[in-house]
Amino acid sequence: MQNRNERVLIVEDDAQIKNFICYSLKQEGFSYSTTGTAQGALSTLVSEQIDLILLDLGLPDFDGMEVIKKVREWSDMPIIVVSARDQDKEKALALDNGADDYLTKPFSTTELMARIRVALRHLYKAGGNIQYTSQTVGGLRLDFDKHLVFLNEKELHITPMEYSLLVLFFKNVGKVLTTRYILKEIYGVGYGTDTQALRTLMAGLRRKIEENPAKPRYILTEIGVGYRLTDE
Amino acid sequence: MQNRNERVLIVEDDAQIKNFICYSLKQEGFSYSTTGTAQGALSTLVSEQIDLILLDLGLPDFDGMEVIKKVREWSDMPIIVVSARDQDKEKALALDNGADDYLTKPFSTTELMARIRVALRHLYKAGGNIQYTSQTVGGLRLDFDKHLVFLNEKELHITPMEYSLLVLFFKNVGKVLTTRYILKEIYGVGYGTDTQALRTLMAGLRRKIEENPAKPRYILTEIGVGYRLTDE
DNA sequence: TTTACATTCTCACAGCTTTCTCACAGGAAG
DNA sequence: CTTCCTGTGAGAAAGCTGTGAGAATGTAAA
Repeated sequence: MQNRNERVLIVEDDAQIKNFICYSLKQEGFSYSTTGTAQGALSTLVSEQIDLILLDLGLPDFDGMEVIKKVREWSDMPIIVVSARDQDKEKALALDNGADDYLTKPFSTTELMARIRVALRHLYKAGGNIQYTSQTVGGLRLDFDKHLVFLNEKELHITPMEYSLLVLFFKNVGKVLTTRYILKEIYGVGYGTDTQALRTLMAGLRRKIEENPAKPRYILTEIGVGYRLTDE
Repeated sequence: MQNRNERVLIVEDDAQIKNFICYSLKQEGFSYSTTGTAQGALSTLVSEQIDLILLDLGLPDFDGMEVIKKVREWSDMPIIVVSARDQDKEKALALDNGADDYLTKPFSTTELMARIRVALRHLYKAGGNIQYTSQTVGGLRLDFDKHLVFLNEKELHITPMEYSLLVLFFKNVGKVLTTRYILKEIYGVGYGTDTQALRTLMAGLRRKIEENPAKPRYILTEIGVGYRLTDE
Protein backbone atom coordinates (compact mmCIF):
# COMPACT_ATOMS: atom_id res chain seq x y z
CA MET A 1 0.00 0.00 0.00
CA GLN A 2 2.85 2.34 0.71
CA ASN A 3 4.38 1.68 -2.69
CA ARG A 4 2.04 3.95 -4.47
CA ASN A 5 4.11 6.86 -3.28
CA GLU A 6 1.32 9.26 -2.52
CA ARG A 7 2.14 12.92 -2.69
CA VAL A 8 1.14 15.15 0.22
CA LEU A 9 0.86 18.93 0.03
CA ILE A 10 1.85 20.64 3.28
CA VAL A 11 0.38 24.11 3.70
CA GLU A 12 2.03 25.58 6.78
CA ASP A 13 3.82 28.86 7.46
CA ASP A 14 5.66 27.84 10.60
CA ALA A 15 9.00 26.50 9.36
CA GLN A 16 9.64 24.38 12.44
CA ILE A 17 6.36 22.48 12.23
CA LYS A 18 6.77 22.15 8.50
CA ASN A 19 10.14 20.47 8.91
CA PHE A 20 8.78 18.22 11.60
CA ILE A 21 5.98 17.02 9.33
CA CYS A 22 8.29 16.63 6.35
CA TYR A 23 10.61 14.45 8.34
CA SER A 24 7.78 12.18 9.48
CA LEU A 25 6.35 11.87 5.99
CA LYS A 26 9.73 10.94 4.59
CA GLN A 27 10.09 8.25 7.24
CA GLU A 28 6.81 6.73 6.17
CA GLY A 29 7.68 6.81 2.51
CA PHE A 30 5.48 9.64 1.30
CA SER A 31 6.62 12.29 -1.11
CA TYR A 32 5.52 15.85 -0.54
CA SER A 33 5.44 19.47 -1.62
CA THR A 34 5.30 22.44 0.71
CA THR A 35 4.01 25.96 0.63
CA GLY A 36 3.46 28.66 3.24
CA THR A 37 0.54 30.52 1.71
CA ALA A 38 -3.01 29.88 0.60
CA GLN A 39 -2.24 31.29 -2.80
CA GLY A 40 0.72 28.96 -3.10
CA ALA A 41 -1.44 26.01 -2.13
CA LEU A 42 -3.96 26.67 -4.87
CA SER A 43 -1.33 27.08 -7.56
CA THR A 44 0.55 23.96 -6.49
CA LEU A 45 -2.67 21.99 -6.72
CA VAL A 46 -3.07 23.02 -10.33
CA SER A 47 0.50 22.30 -11.38
CA GLU A 48 1.24 19.12 -9.43
CA GLN A 49 -0.46 15.79 -8.87
CA ILE A 50 -1.40 15.93 -5.18
CA ASP A 51 -3.22 13.16 -3.30
CA LEU A 52 -3.76 14.71 0.11
CA ILE A 53 -3.55 18.14 1.74
CA LEU A 54 -2.30 18.94 5.24
CA LEU A 55 -3.64 22.40 5.87
CA ASP A 56 -2.89 24.99 8.52
CA LEU A 57 -5.74 27.46 8.95
CA GLY A 58 -3.70 30.48 10.03
CA LEU A 59 -2.02 31.55 6.83
CA PRO A 60 -0.46 34.93 6.07
CA ASP A 61 -2.41 35.81 2.91
CA PHE A 62 -5.96 34.55 3.48
CA ASP A 63 -7.78 32.11 5.68
CA GLY A 64 -7.30 28.38 5.26
CA MET A 65 -11.05 27.93 5.41
CA GLU A 66 -11.21 29.55 2.01
CA VAL A 67 -8.74 27.03 0.66
CA ILE A 68 -11.03 24.21 1.77
CA LYS A 69 -14.03 25.73 0.03
CA LYS A 70 -12.10 26.45 -3.15
CA VAL A 71 -10.66 22.94 -3.39
CA ARG A 72 -14.05 21.36 -2.72
CA GLU A 73 -15.49 23.06 -5.77
CA TRP A 74 -13.53 20.78 -8.03
CA SER A 75 -12.03 17.93 -6.04
CA ASP A 76 -12.82 15.41 -3.32
CA MET A 77 -9.20 14.87 -2.30
CA PRO A 78 -8.60 14.35 1.42
CA ILE A 79 -7.96 17.50 3.43
CA ILE A 80 -6.62 17.20 6.96
CA VAL A 81 -6.62 20.44 8.91
CA VAL A 82 -3.71 20.94 11.28
CA SER A 83 -4.34 23.99 13.36
CA ALA A 84 -3.61 25.68 16.65
CA ARG A 85 -7.22 26.81 16.91
CA ASP A 86 -9.03 24.37 19.13
CA GLN A 87 -12.45 26.01 19.38
CA ASP A 88 -15.21 23.50 18.77
CA LYS A 89 -17.03 25.82 16.42
CA GLU A 90 -13.90 26.32 14.37
CA LYS A 91 -13.46 22.58 14.07
CA ALA A 92 -17.07 21.98 13.14
CA LEU A 93 -16.95 24.75 10.54
CA ALA A 94 -13.85 23.35 8.88
CA LEU A 95 -15.29 19.84 8.83
CA ASP A 96 -18.63 21.02 7.48
CA ASN A 97 -16.90 23.03 4.80
CA GLY A 98 -15.37 19.85 3.52
CA ALA A 99 -12.32 18.97 5.58
CA ASP A 100 -11.98 15.27 6.37
CA ASP A 101 -10.15 15.51 9.66
CA TYR A 102 -8.94 18.09 12.16
CA LEU A 103 -5.87 17.85 14.37
CA THR A 104 -5.04 20.35 17.05
CA LYS A 105 -1.45 21.39 17.64
CA PRO A 106 0.53 20.07 19.31
CA PHE A 107 0.02 16.61 17.87
CA SER A 108 2.08 13.46 17.67
CA THR A 109 3.61 11.96 14.55
CA THR A 110 2.03 8.63 15.36
CA GLU A 111 -1.45 10.08 15.33
CA LEU A 112 -0.91 12.25 12.28
CA MET A 113 0.38 9.34 10.24
CA ALA A 114 -2.47 7.10 11.32
CA ARG A 115 -4.98 9.75 10.31
CA ILE A 116 -3.27 10.19 6.95
CA ARG A 117 -3.57 6.45 6.39
CA VAL A 118 -7.28 6.60 7.20
CA ALA A 119 -7.79 9.44 4.74
CA LEU A 120 -5.96 7.59 1.97
CA ARG A 121 -7.93 4.44 2.72
CA HIS A 122 -11.12 6.43 2.14
CA LEU A 123 -9.70 7.87 -1.04
CA TYR A 124 -8.96 4.48 -2.54
CA LYS A 125 -12.29 3.09 -1.47
CA ALA A 126 -14.01 5.96 -3.24
CA GLY A 127 -12.13 5.06 -6.39
CA GLY A 128 -9.11 7.32 -6.51
CA ASN A 129 -8.68 10.99 -6.91
CA ILE A 130 -11.26 12.28 -9.31
CA GLN A 131 -10.88 15.87 -10.34
CA TYR A 132 -13.45 17.56 -12.46
CA THR A 133 -12.81 20.41 -14.80
CA SER A 134 -15.94 20.22 -16.87
CA GLN A 135 -18.98 18.00 -16.94
CA THR A 136 -21.90 17.78 -19.34
CA VAL A 137 -25.50 16.61 -19.04
CA GLY A 138 -27.50 16.94 -22.22
CA GLY A 139 -26.97 20.46 -23.50
CA LEU A 140 -25.92 21.66 -20.08
CA ARG A 141 -22.21 22.04 -19.29
CA LEU A 142 -20.61 23.10 -16.04
CA ASP A 143 -17.01 24.32 -16.04
CA PHE A 144 -15.72 23.88 -12.49
CA ASP A 145 -12.45 25.63 -13.22
CA LYS A 146 -13.87 28.79 -14.62
CA HIS A 147 -17.10 28.78 -12.64
CA LEU A 148 -19.18 29.04 -15.76
CA VAL A 149 -22.35 27.36 -16.97
CA PHE A 150 -23.19 26.81 -20.61
CA LEU A 151 -26.48 25.83 -22.21
CA ASN A 152 -25.95 24.59 -25.75
CA GLU A 153 -22.52 26.26 -25.64
CA LYS A 154 -24.04 29.63 -24.82
CA GLU A 155 -22.83 31.08 -21.56
CA LEU A 156 -25.46 31.58 -18.88
CA HIS A 157 -25.50 34.16 -16.15
CA ILE A 158 -25.79 32.25 -12.89
CA THR A 159 -25.89 33.67 -9.36
CA PRO A 160 -23.63 32.22 -6.64
CA MET A 161 -26.42 30.34 -4.89
CA GLU A 162 -27.66 28.89 -8.12
CA TYR A 163 -24.13 27.86 -8.98
CA SER A 164 -23.58 25.92 -5.77
CA LEU A 165 -26.92 24.24 -6.24
CA LEU A 166 -25.89 23.17 -9.74
CA VAL A 167 -22.52 21.91 -8.52
CA LEU A 168 -24.30 19.76 -5.97
CA PHE A 169 -26.48 18.22 -8.66
CA PHE A 170 -23.59 17.66 -11.05
CA LYS A 171 -21.68 15.84 -8.33
CA ASN A 172 -24.68 13.54 -7.88
CA VAL A 173 -26.02 13.06 -11.38
CA GLY A 174 -28.95 10.68 -11.53
CA LYS A 175 -29.39 10.48 -7.77
CA VAL A 176 -32.41 11.79 -5.97
CA LEU A 177 -31.29 14.36 -3.44
CA THR A 178 -33.60 14.93 -0.50
CA THR A 179 -34.63 18.46 0.26
CA ARG A 180 -33.00 18.19 3.64
CA TYR A 181 -29.71 17.07 2.18
CA ILE A 182 -29.68 19.89 -0.33
CA LEU A 183 -30.39 22.47 2.35
CA LYS A 184 -27.63 21.13 4.54
CA GLU A 185 -25.15 21.22 1.68
CA ILE A 186 -25.82 24.68 0.30
CA TYR A 187 -26.87 26.65 3.35
CA GLY A 188 -24.71 24.82 5.84
CA VAL A 189 -25.71 22.99 8.96
CA GLY A 190 -28.11 24.64 11.32
CA TYR A 191 -29.77 26.83 8.75
CA GLY A 192 -32.51 24.34 9.08
CA THR A 193 -35.66 23.65 7.27
CA ASP A 194 -36.45 26.56 5.04
CA THR A 195 -37.67 24.68 2.02
CA GLN A 196 -39.37 27.80 0.70
CA ALA A 197 -36.06 29.51 -0.04
CA LEU A 198 -34.98 26.45 -1.96
CA ARG A 199 -38.14 26.47 -3.99
CA THR A 200 -37.58 30.06 -5.03
CA LEU A 201 -33.96 29.34 -5.82
CA MET A 202 -34.97 26.36 -7.91
CA ALA A 203 -37.55 28.42 -9.77
CA GLY A 204 -34.89 30.95 -10.71
CA LEU A 205 -32.46 28.29 -11.83
CA ARG A 206 -35.04 26.51 -13.91
CA ARG A 207 -36.03 29.74 -15.60
CA LYS A 208 -32.45 29.89 -16.84
CA ILE A 209 -31.61 26.30 -17.73
CA GLU A 210 -34.96 24.87 -18.75
CA GLU A 211 -36.72 25.66 -21.97
CA ASN A 212 -40.06 25.10 -20.31
CA PRO A 213 -39.71 25.49 -16.52
CA ALA A 214 -43.13 23.94 -16.00
CA LYS A 215 -41.94 20.73 -17.65
CA PRO A 216 -38.29 20.54 -16.66
CA ARG A 217 -35.90 18.42 -18.69
CA TYR A 218 -32.82 18.57 -16.48
CA ILE A 219 -33.73 18.96 -12.84
CA LEU A 220 -36.80 16.89 -12.06
CA THR A 221 -38.97 17.08 -8.95
CA GLU A 222 -39.49 13.95 -6.89
CA ILE A 223 -42.61 14.90 -5.01
CA GLY A 224 -42.38 14.28 -1.31
CA VAL A 225 -38.66 13.59 -1.51
CA GLY A 226 -36.53 16.11 -3.34
CA TYR A 227 -34.96 16.75 -6.72
CA ARG A 228 -32.83 14.90 -9.23
CA LEU A 229 -30.60 15.88 -12.13
CA THR A 230 -31.42 13.45 -14.92
CA ASP A 231 -28.55 11.30 -16.19
CA GLU A 232 -29.81 9.80 -19.44
CA MET B 1 -42.89 11.58 6.57
CA GLN B 2 -39.20 12.48 6.56
CA ASN B 3 -38.34 9.37 8.53
CA ARG B 4 -35.52 8.20 6.35
CA ASN B 5 -32.86 9.34 8.81
CA GLU B 6 -29.54 7.73 9.41
CA ARG B 7 -29.39 5.33 12.33
CA VAL B 8 -26.48 5.47 14.75
CA LEU B 9 -25.48 2.67 17.09
CA ILE B 10 -24.07 3.92 20.38
CA VAL B 11 -21.83 1.41 22.16
CA GLU B 12 -21.09 2.89 25.58
CA ASP B 13 -21.37 1.52 29.09
CA ASP B 14 -21.33 4.82 30.96
CA ALA B 15 -25.00 5.77 31.24
CA GLN B 16 -24.32 9.45 31.67
CA ILE B 17 -22.27 9.78 28.51
CA LYS B 18 -24.75 7.61 26.68
CA ASN B 19 -27.61 9.92 27.58
CA PHE B 20 -25.57 12.93 26.62
CA ILE B 21 -24.89 11.51 23.18
CA CYS B 22 -28.48 10.36 22.71
CA TYR B 23 -29.75 13.83 23.46
CA SER B 24 -27.40 15.41 20.96
CA LEU B 25 -28.28 12.92 18.25
CA LYS B 26 -31.97 13.49 18.77
CA GLN B 27 -31.44 17.23 18.46
CA GLU B 28 -29.78 16.74 15.09
CA GLY B 29 -32.53 14.47 13.86
CA PHE B 30 -30.72 11.15 13.91
CA SER B 31 -32.30 7.97 15.11
CA TYR B 32 -30.25 5.60 17.23
CA SER B 33 -29.93 2.35 19.13
CA THR B 34 -27.81 1.83 22.22
CA THR B 35 -25.98 -1.00 23.90
CA GLY B 36 -23.46 -1.25 26.70
CA THR B 37 -21.54 -4.32 25.63
CA ALA B 38 -19.47 -5.55 22.71
CA GLN B 39 -21.66 -8.60 22.40
CA GLY B 40 -24.75 -6.42 22.29
CA ALA B 41 -23.19 -4.29 19.59
CA LEU B 42 -22.54 -7.23 17.32
CA SER B 43 -26.02 -8.65 17.68
CA THR B 44 -27.66 -5.27 17.12
CA LEU B 45 -25.68 -4.90 13.92
CA VAL B 46 -27.14 -8.13 12.62
CA SER B 47 -30.73 -7.41 13.51
CA GLU B 48 -30.98 -3.70 12.72
CA GLN B 49 -30.12 -1.45 9.82
CA ILE B 50 -27.28 0.65 11.23
CA ASP B 51 -25.45 3.38 9.30
CA LEU B 52 -22.75 4.43 11.75
CA ILE B 53 -21.19 3.21 15.00
CA LEU B 54 -20.08 5.32 17.94
CA LEU B 55 -17.80 3.01 19.90
CA ASP B 56 -16.31 3.21 23.35
CA LEU B 57 -13.20 1.06 23.71
CA GLY B 58 -13.53 0.19 27.38
CA LEU B 59 -16.41 -2.26 27.48
CA PRO B 60 -17.25 -4.72 30.25
CA ASP B 61 -17.25 -7.97 28.26
CA PHE B 62 -14.39 -7.63 25.78
CA ASP B 63 -12.31 -4.91 24.20
CA GLY B 64 -13.80 -2.48 21.71
CA MET B 65 -10.84 -3.02 19.42
CA GLU B 66 -12.22 -6.50 18.76
CA VAL B 67 -15.54 -5.00 17.72
CA ILE B 68 -13.75 -2.91 15.10
CA LYS B 69 -11.99 -5.94 13.66
CA LYS B 70 -15.13 -8.06 13.64
CA VAL B 71 -17.21 -5.42 11.93
CA ARG B 72 -14.51 -4.79 9.34
CA GLU B 73 -14.68 -8.41 8.27
CA TRP B 74 -17.99 -7.77 6.57
CA SER B 75 -18.76 -4.05 6.47
CA ASP B 76 -17.22 -0.69 5.66
CA MET B 77 -19.70 1.28 7.71
CA PRO B 78 -18.24 4.31 9.52
CA ILE B 79 -16.89 3.65 13.01
CA ILE B 80 -16.07 6.57 15.26
CA VAL B 81 -14.21 5.66 18.42
CA VAL B 82 -15.07 7.65 21.51
CA SER B 83 -12.67 6.78 24.27
CA ALA B 84 -11.02 7.99 27.44
CA ARG B 85 -7.70 6.52 26.35
CA ASP B 86 -5.62 9.23 24.76
CA GLN B 87 -2.37 7.39 24.12
CA ASP B 88 -1.13 8.02 20.60
CA LYS B 89 -0.41 4.37 20.04
CA GLU B 90 -3.88 3.41 21.10
CA LYS B 91 -5.34 5.90 18.65
CA ALA B 92 -3.12 4.75 15.80
CA LEU B 93 -3.98 1.14 16.48
CA ALA B 94 -7.71 1.77 16.44
CA LEU B 95 -7.46 3.80 13.24
CA ASP B 96 -5.27 1.21 11.54
CA ASN B 97 -7.63 -1.55 12.56
CA GLY B 98 -10.35 0.16 10.62
CA ALA B 99 -11.85 2.96 12.71
CA ASP B 100 -12.58 6.11 10.75
CA ASP B 101 -12.15 8.65 13.51
CA TYR B 102 -11.12 8.86 17.14
CA LEU B 103 -12.39 11.31 19.73
CA THR B 104 -10.94 11.60 23.20
CA LYS B 105 -13.22 12.18 26.18
CA PRO B 106 -14.18 14.74 27.18
CA PHE B 107 -15.43 16.01 23.84
CA SER B 108 -18.00 18.57 22.76
CA THR B 109 -21.31 17.89 21.07
CA THR B 110 -20.41 20.35 18.34
CA GLU B 111 -17.31 18.43 17.38
CA LEU B 112 -18.89 15.00 17.67
CA MET B 113 -21.78 15.98 15.41
CA ALA B 114 -19.46 17.54 12.87
CA ARG B 115 -17.36 14.38 12.76
CA ILE B 116 -20.47 12.25 12.36
CA ARG B 117 -21.46 14.40 9.42
CA VAL B 118 -18.01 13.89 7.87
CA ALA B 119 -18.30 10.13 8.26
CA LEU B 120 -21.76 10.05 6.73
CA ARG B 121 -20.54 12.24 3.88
CA HIS B 122 -17.90 9.64 3.12
CA LEU B 123 -20.48 6.90 3.32
CA TYR B 124 -22.82 8.73 1.01
CA LYS B 125 -20.03 9.37 -1.48
CA ALA B 126 -18.96 5.73 -1.43
CA GLY B 127 -22.54 4.90 -2.33
CA GLY B 128 -24.03 3.31 0.73
CA ASN B 129 -22.37 0.76 2.94
CA ILE B 130 -22.96 -2.91 2.52
CA GLN B 131 -26.27 -2.47 0.80
CA TYR B 132 -26.32 -3.32 -2.85
CA THR B 133 -26.89 -0.15 -4.77
CA SER B 134 -29.34 -2.01 -6.93
CA GLN B 135 -31.41 -5.14 -6.47
CA THR B 136 -33.53 -7.02 -8.99
CA VAL B 137 -36.53 -9.36 -8.76
CA GLY B 138 -37.76 -10.51 -12.13
CA GLY B 139 -38.23 -7.43 -14.28
CA LEU B 140 -38.39 -5.23 -11.22
CA ARG B 141 -35.29 -3.31 -10.17
CA LEU B 142 -34.84 -1.06 -7.16
CA ASP B 143 -31.89 1.33 -7.12
CA PHE B 144 -31.32 2.25 -3.48
CA ASP B 145 -28.59 4.70 -4.29
CA LYS B 146 -30.55 6.71 -6.81
CA HIS B 147 -33.88 6.16 -5.11
CA LEU B 148 -35.49 4.95 -8.31
CA VAL B 149 -37.61 1.99 -9.39
CA PHE B 150 -37.49 0.37 -12.81
CA LEU B 151 -39.82 -2.12 -14.45
CA ASN B 152 -38.19 -3.83 -17.43
CA GLU B 153 -35.63 -1.01 -17.38
CA LYS B 154 -38.32 1.60 -17.74
CA GLU B 155 -38.40 4.12 -14.92
CA LEU B 156 -41.53 4.14 -12.78
CA HIS B 157 -43.03 7.02 -10.91
CA ILE B 158 -43.35 5.92 -7.31
CA THR B 159 -44.71 7.90 -4.35
CA PRO B 160 -42.75 8.06 -1.08
CA MET B 161 -45.09 5.70 0.74
CA GLU B 162 -45.02 3.20 -2.09
CA TYR B 163 -41.25 3.46 -2.20
CA SER B 164 -40.79 2.65 1.48
CA LEU B 165 -43.17 -0.25 1.10
CA LEU B 166 -41.12 -1.57 -1.81
CA VAL B 167 -37.87 -1.16 0.08
CA LEU B 168 -39.33 -3.18 2.92
CA PHE B 169 -40.22 -6.03 0.56
CA PHE B 170 -36.86 -5.92 -1.21
CA LYS B 171 -35.11 -6.20 2.14
CA ASN B 172 -37.16 -9.33 2.80
CA VAL B 173 -37.42 -11.04 -0.56
CA GLY B 174 -39.30 -14.34 -0.39
CA LYS B 175 -40.37 -13.83 3.21
CA VAL B 176 -43.97 -13.41 4.25
CA LEU B 177 -44.45 -10.10 6.03
CA THR B 178 -47.42 -9.87 8.36
CA THR B 179 -49.77 -6.95 7.96
CA ARG B 180 -48.99 -5.79 11.46
CA TYR B 181 -45.24 -5.84 10.83
CA ILE B 182 -45.59 -3.86 7.63
CA LEU B 183 -47.75 -1.26 9.33
CA LYS B 184 -45.26 -0.86 12.13
CA GLU B 185 -42.35 -0.45 9.75
CA ILE B 186 -44.03 2.00 7.42
CA TYR B 187 -46.14 4.14 9.69
CA GLY B 188 -44.21 3.67 12.91
CA VAL B 189 -45.57 2.41 16.20
CA GLY B 190 -48.85 3.63 17.53
CA TYR B 191 -50.61 3.68 14.23
CA GLY B 192 -52.71 0.77 15.34
CA THR B 193 -54.62 -1.53 13.05
CA ASP B 194 -55.33 0.51 10.01
CA THR B 195 -55.05 -2.26 7.48
CA GLN B 196 -57.37 -0.44 5.12
CA ALA B 197 -54.78 2.23 4.35
CA LEU B 198 -52.30 -0.50 3.56
CA ARG B 199 -54.73 -2.18 1.21
CA THR B 200 -55.20 1.05 -0.73
CA LEU B 201 -51.47 1.65 -0.79
CA MET B 202 -50.90 -1.87 -2.07
CA ALA B 203 -53.54 -1.45 -4.76
CA GLY B 204 -51.78 1.67 -6.03
CA LEU B 205 -48.40 -0.01 -6.02
CA ARG B 206 -49.69 -3.08 -7.83
CA ARG B 207 -51.32 -0.91 -10.46
CA LYS B 208 -47.83 0.34 -11.23
CA ILE B 209 -45.65 -2.74 -11.00
CA GLU B 210 -48.02 -5.56 -11.96
CA GLU B 211 -49.22 -6.23 -15.46
CA ASN B 212 -52.44 -7.67 -14.11
CA PRO B 213 -53.07 -6.37 -10.57
CA ALA B 214 -55.79 -8.97 -10.04
CA LYS B 215 -53.24 -11.74 -10.55
CA PRO B 216 -50.07 -10.29 -9.11
CA ARG B 217 -46.71 -11.68 -10.16
CA TYR B 218 -44.41 -9.86 -7.74
CA ILE B 219 -46.17 -9.09 -4.49
CA LEU B 220 -48.44 -11.99 -3.56
CA THR B 221 -51.17 -12.00 -0.95
CA GLU B 222 -50.98 -14.57 1.83
CA ILE B 223 -54.54 -14.63 2.97
CA GLY B 224 -54.99 -14.23 6.68
CA VAL B 225 -51.31 -13.37 7.17
CA GLY B 226 -49.88 -10.66 4.98
CA TYR B 227 -47.87 -10.23 1.79
CA ARG B 228 -44.73 -11.62 0.21
CA LEU B 229 -42.40 -10.46 -2.54
CA THR B 230 -41.73 -13.56 -4.63
CA ASP B 231 -38.15 -14.68 -5.07
CA GLU B 232 -38.83 -16.86 -8.09
C1' DT C 1 -23.81 60.13 0.83
C1' DT C 2 -27.22 58.78 -2.51
C1' DT C 3 -28.71 55.99 -6.19
C1' DA C 4 -29.11 52.01 -8.91
C1' DC C 5 -28.89 47.30 -9.31
C1' DA C 6 -28.45 42.33 -8.34
C1' DT C 7 -29.26 38.79 -5.23
C1' DT C 8 -31.69 36.31 -1.89
C1' DC C 9 -35.42 35.53 1.17
C1' DT C 10 -40.47 35.89 2.78
C1' DC C 11 -45.28 35.71 1.99
C1' DA C 12 -49.66 34.43 0.01
C1' DC C 13 -52.06 31.67 -2.96
C1' DA C 14 -53.35 28.54 -6.62
C1' DG C 15 -53.01 24.02 -8.30
C1' DC C 16 -51.58 19.54 -8.10
C1' DT C 17 -50.28 14.97 -5.81
C1' DT C 18 -50.45 11.92 -2.28
C1' DT C 19 -52.75 9.61 1.24
C1' DC C 20 -56.55 8.14 3.89
C1' DT C 21 -61.57 6.99 4.56
C1' DC C 22 -65.67 4.98 3.15
C1' DA C 23 -68.78 1.89 0.90
C1' DC C 24 -69.33 -2.07 -1.51
C1' DA C 25 -68.35 -6.28 -4.29
C1' DG C 26 -66.18 -10.62 -4.97
C1' DG C 27 -63.69 -14.76 -2.96
C1' DA C 28 -62.00 -18.13 0.27
C1' DA C 29 -62.85 -21.08 4.25
C1' DG C 30 -65.53 -23.47 7.30
C1' DC D 1 -74.84 -20.18 3.57
C1' DT D 2 -72.42 -17.38 6.53
C1' DT D 3 -68.53 -15.03 7.92
C1' DC D 4 -64.33 -13.09 7.40
C1' DC D 5 -60.97 -11.16 4.43
C1' DT D 6 -59.25 -8.65 0.45
C1' DG D 7 -59.40 -5.46 -3.70
C1' DT D 8 -61.20 -1.36 -5.90
C1' DG D 9 -63.11 3.09 -7.11
C1' DA D 10 -64.60 7.61 -5.63
C1' DG D 11 -63.78 11.42 -3.20
C1' DA D 12 -62.30 14.23 0.84
C1' DA D 13 -58.46 15.90 3.53
C1' DA D 14 -53.89 16.92 3.99
C1' DG D 15 -49.64 18.02 2.23
C1' DC D 16 -46.37 19.59 -1.24
C1' DT D 17 -44.71 22.50 -5.04
C1' DG D 18 -44.31 26.53 -8.27
C1' DT D 19 -44.80 31.36 -8.94
C1' DG D 20 -45.11 36.36 -8.74
C1' DA D 21 -44.64 40.38 -5.93
C1' DG D 22 -42.23 42.70 -2.84
C1' DA D 23 -39.02 43.27 1.28
C1' DA D 24 -34.39 42.97 2.98
C1' DT D 25 -29.70 42.79 2.16
C1' DG D 26 -25.50 43.67 0.01
C1' DT D 27 -22.51 45.90 -3.62
C1' DA D 28 -20.80 49.17 -6.75
C1' DA D 29 -20.88 53.44 -9.01
C1' DA D 30 -21.89 58.45 -9.18
